[in-house]
Amino acid sequence: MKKKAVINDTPVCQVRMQAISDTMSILSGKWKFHILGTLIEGDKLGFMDLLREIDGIGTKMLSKELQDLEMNHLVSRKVMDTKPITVEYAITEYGATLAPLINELAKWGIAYRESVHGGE
Amino acid sequence: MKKKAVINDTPVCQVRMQAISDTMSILSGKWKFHILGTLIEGDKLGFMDLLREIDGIGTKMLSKELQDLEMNHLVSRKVMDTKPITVEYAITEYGATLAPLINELAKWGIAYRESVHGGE
DNA sequence: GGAAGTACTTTCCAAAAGGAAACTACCTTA
DNA sequence: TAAGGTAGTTTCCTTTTGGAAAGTACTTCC
Repeated sequence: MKKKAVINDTPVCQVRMQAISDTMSILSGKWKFHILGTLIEGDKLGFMDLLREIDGIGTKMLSKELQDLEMNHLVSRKVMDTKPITVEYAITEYGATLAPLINELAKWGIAYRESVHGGE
Repeated sequence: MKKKAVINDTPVCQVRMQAISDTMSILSGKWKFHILGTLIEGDKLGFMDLLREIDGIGTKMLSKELQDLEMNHLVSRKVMDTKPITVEYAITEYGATLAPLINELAKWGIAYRESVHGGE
């Protein structure tokens, strides 16, 4: 009889793999985690604030990624009627549920750095 | 005086953002999480096993991503001298430290599905 | 009236990512 | 000796991603 590994055939694993795909497709791209991370730290930031905070991002990407995040209800956008019109971006209650994930991401990255420079 | 949000200027945040970049660059691409997730569930899988388990992946991508993961010590590769040569891929001890992150990813994705179909 | 600040959008382009199919290579079974 | 299974590699092509720069629009300050 032929041995066949079929762990992925169980409904549990199918769901799990699908869930990972879902999450990654919502959080895809180079900047989403940075934007979310920044908005989780400091709440209510303007477009130019975010542009300054997030090192290396340009206006096109920031604008596009914010729209994506807003569409998925992770970030809120509120136009204020101030003298020069300003916009307040903030993390939503739902977006805040990503905090544990982002923390794991950061935690692992920090441990990785330490393991690379381990001997020093 | 001009109000400037400078939350990202603190060393803590710099490190945090850098850590997120590090993690995401190591785990970049469409397939890394799927491969790691599969290897965390079932240990010791052959190339063809993985090809069957991971729905949609092709040989080129699987081969390339496995090399990346091996280079970063997240996955081990052992050539067995069986009749038709086989290769055993397994998660390393270090790779297993990604389990909490992958669990968060899966957990959030499952919750997301539920929130979308919330009313039903 | 011109500079500067707000918040974007648009265009144009280069690089990276990824898929399909074919090919290599070696071994076993029928 | 042909088929089928192991484990890949290579080529060619399309799609996706993302960056730089310029443009839009409106307002306030000097």
